[in-house]
Amino acid sequence: MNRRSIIRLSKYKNTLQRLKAMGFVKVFSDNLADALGIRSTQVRKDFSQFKITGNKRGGYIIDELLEKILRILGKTSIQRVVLVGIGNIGRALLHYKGFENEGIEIDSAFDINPDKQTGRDDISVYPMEQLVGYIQKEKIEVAVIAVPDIAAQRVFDLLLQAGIKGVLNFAPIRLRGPEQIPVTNVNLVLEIENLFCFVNAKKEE
Amino acid sequence: MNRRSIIRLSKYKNTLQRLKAMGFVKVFSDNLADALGIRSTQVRKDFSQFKITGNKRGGYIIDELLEKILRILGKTSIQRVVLVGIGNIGRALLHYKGFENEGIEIDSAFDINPDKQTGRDDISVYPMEQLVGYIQKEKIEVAVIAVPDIAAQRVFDLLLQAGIKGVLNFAPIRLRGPEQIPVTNVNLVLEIENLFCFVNAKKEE
DNA sequence: TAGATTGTTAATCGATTAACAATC
DNA sequence: TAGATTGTTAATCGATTAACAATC
Repeated sequence: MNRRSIIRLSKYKNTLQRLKAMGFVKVFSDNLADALGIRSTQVRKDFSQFKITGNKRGGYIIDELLEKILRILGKTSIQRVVLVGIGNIGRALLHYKGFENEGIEIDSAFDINPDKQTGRDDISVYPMEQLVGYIQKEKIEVAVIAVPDIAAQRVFDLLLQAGIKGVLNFAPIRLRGPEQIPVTNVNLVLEIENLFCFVNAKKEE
Repeated sequence: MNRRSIIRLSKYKNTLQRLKAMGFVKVFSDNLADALGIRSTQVRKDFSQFKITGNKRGGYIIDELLEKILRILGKTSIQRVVLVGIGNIGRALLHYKGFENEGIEIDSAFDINPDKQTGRDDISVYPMEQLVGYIQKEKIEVAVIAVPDIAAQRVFDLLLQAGIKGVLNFAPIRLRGPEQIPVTNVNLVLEIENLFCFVNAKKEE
C-alpha cells in the first residue's frame, strides 16, 4: 500500500473510464501497462496487492475492475475538502473544472479576510476563527492549504486541532505535525527549478 | 544525478539562504539533515555526487556551499519561461509571488485568444501562432502548459517543434514525446484523490 | 591530542521486473 | 488441446542508510 501504487491506481481508473466510454468491455494487464508506460507485471503486482483478481486467459472485466478500484480509492461518495486561503492559488482551485468530474467538491473556503469573494455562488467564505468548528461539525477530512508560507504552519496546527485527516499543501515549507497525518506538498517553484537543472545538466553533457 | 537528489539540492539551497539571512557562517551535514528531515549521510552522499566538498571536522562554509549549489541549479542568471494557456491555473501562476525570489521569470504568455489579459503590465499575451517563432527567437528553454487537456498534446508538439528543453505540465494527461525532454506533471486531482485514499485506508485499519 | 565531522564503502531496504507455474 | 494471460516467486535494480576510515 505505498504511495506510488495508489497513484497508479488512480491512473488505471482514468484509463478504464475512458475505455468504458469507448465501449470496451474487457482489458488486459498489457493494455493498461501500455497506457501508463509501465510493464504488465507492475499492473498485476499492483492488483495483487489490493486483492484485485482477474480471469486467467480472459483479462479483466472493465466494469468490475473499475468498481473495485473506485471502492479502494473511496470514490463511491463525494469527497469534500475545505480550502484555506483565497489568494492566487486558492482562487484557481475554486474555478478549476477538473475536480467535480472526479467526485471532489470544495465545500467551503476560509480566509483571514472573509470579505474575499470566491466567485462561486455555491461556495461560502468564512473567517479563519470558524475553521476548527466547521471542520468538526461537518466532519471534513481533507483540507487544502493555500496561504502564504508564514501563515501555513499556524493553519496546519488549527487543522490538526480540528482533527483533519489529510492535507494538500501549496506553501513552500515543511509542515511539522504528527506522522500519521499525510501531507502532500505541491511546490511549483521547486518543480520549475528542477526542470532548469535538468536542462542545464543536459547542455553540459 | 537523479531527480530526487536534485529536489533535495533545491531544499538545501532554501535552508542555506535562510541560515545565511540569520547570520550563520558554517553549517554541518547534520543541520541540513535535520532541516529536511533526512539523515546526514544522505546529505553528504548528495554533495559527494555533485562533487561538493566540505572541511573535515569543520563542516561547510554557507557562502561557498550556496554558490556551488546555485551553480549546479543553474540559478546564476534569471530563468525565463513561457506560459501557454491563460485559464485559472495560468492566471494563478502569473500572479504567483514565489517565482521572482527564486530567479524565475514568466517571460510572456500565449493563448488561442490573445485578447485575454494577464493582469500584469510587464507580461504580454501573444496568439498561439507566434509560439514557435517566439521561443526560437528568444531562446526560451522551459515552458509551462496550462491549457485544457484536449489541447495539451497539440501545444506540446508545437513546443517540441520550437526546440523547447523542458516542460511543466498541468494538464492531466500523459504527454507523448521524445524521452530526452523532461516533462514534470502536476496533477492536482490526482494529489487530492491520493490523500483521500490514504485517509480511507487509515480508517479501515 | 582527543573529539568531531567528512567522504566513501558496504549493507540494507523497497520497488520494479523477469521468469514461470497455474489455468482458462 | 494449444495458446494466452494471470498471479506469484525470485532476481534485479536503485536509492537510502549504517559503518567506519580519514583527517582536521
